[in-house]
Amino acid sequence: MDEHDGLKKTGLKVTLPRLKVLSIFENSKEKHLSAEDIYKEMIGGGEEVGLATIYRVLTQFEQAGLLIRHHFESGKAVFELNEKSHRDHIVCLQCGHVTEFVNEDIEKLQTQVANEHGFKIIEHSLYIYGDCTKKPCEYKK
Amino acid sequence: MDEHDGLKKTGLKVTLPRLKVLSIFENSKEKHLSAEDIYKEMIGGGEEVGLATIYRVLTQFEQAGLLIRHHFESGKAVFELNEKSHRDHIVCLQCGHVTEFVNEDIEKLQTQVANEHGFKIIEHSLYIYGDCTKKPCEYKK
DNA sequence: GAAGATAATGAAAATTAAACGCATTTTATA
DNA sequence: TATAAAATGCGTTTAATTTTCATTATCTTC
Repeated sequence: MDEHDGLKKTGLKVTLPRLKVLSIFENSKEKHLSAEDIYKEMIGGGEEVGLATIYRVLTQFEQAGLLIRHHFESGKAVFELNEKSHRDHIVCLQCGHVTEFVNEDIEKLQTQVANEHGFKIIEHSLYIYGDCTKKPCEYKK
Repeated sequence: MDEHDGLKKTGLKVTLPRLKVLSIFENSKEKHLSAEDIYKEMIGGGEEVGLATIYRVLTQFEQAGLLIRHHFESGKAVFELNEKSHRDHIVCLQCGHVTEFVNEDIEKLQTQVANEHGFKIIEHSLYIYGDCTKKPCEYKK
């Protein structure tokens, strides 16, 4: 699936700035890009675009589920392509039911923490054990 | 240990605004407070203080390890008292060494994710498995 | 306990990221 | 291709945070 199809599915009109933003994410070696990063990339590449458009497009893409927005230390928001996967788990202590989830922020922080400690992540495992607050337990037979 | 002693250990001078900021964190029922929150609290309590001072003090406290700064979705930074603990782990796949760490952001996000799924966390376990990037492996005999 | 060096404070101005208003241009659809 | 609806770019605006600078408070030494 190319950028054009991905875009159409969101209901947003297929425009040059939008296609270009997606293409930048898909070809960038940096996973996380700020509005400013994208803007400079486009201006540098000879595109005519306004910074306001970049901000708008990024927000729309976030709402459409194409991108994930992160607020790290830097003070400016960065975005990354939303590639769904499933790796983490919540285990219900009442019935043993396992809910899978992925939180991109947690993923990112793990990578960051590992880097700080001089590690490159090969794999990870996160299990949260809790009581489900619904009564009766949603999964209880 | 009271605020006065905690402050002195940082090497920062013991001043009224600094004492007051610490005291607000320690007496607040909200764990996370923004600069604006603190400022309003102090002004409301009849203190004379400038917002710039609050920002400075919060940043200094963060650097001194007294507070942890978070960037959530809100667009403004919030801070919380840094109460150290150890629960998460990085396992070196080369030598099996386990590094303990805590990342408040990850903790927070876990709580948040659990809430979203209707769970109250009782316990959790996070293991990151990786290769340490130092050569030779720092822990290798 | 007072004097001097140093650091901290408050107020205002400056910076930065992000959002908005509006006239103009593009896209999608008939 | 004409037309409505949506998107764009520019300039302006807002909000959070930082910096500047003159004044004031704190820490140390005598």
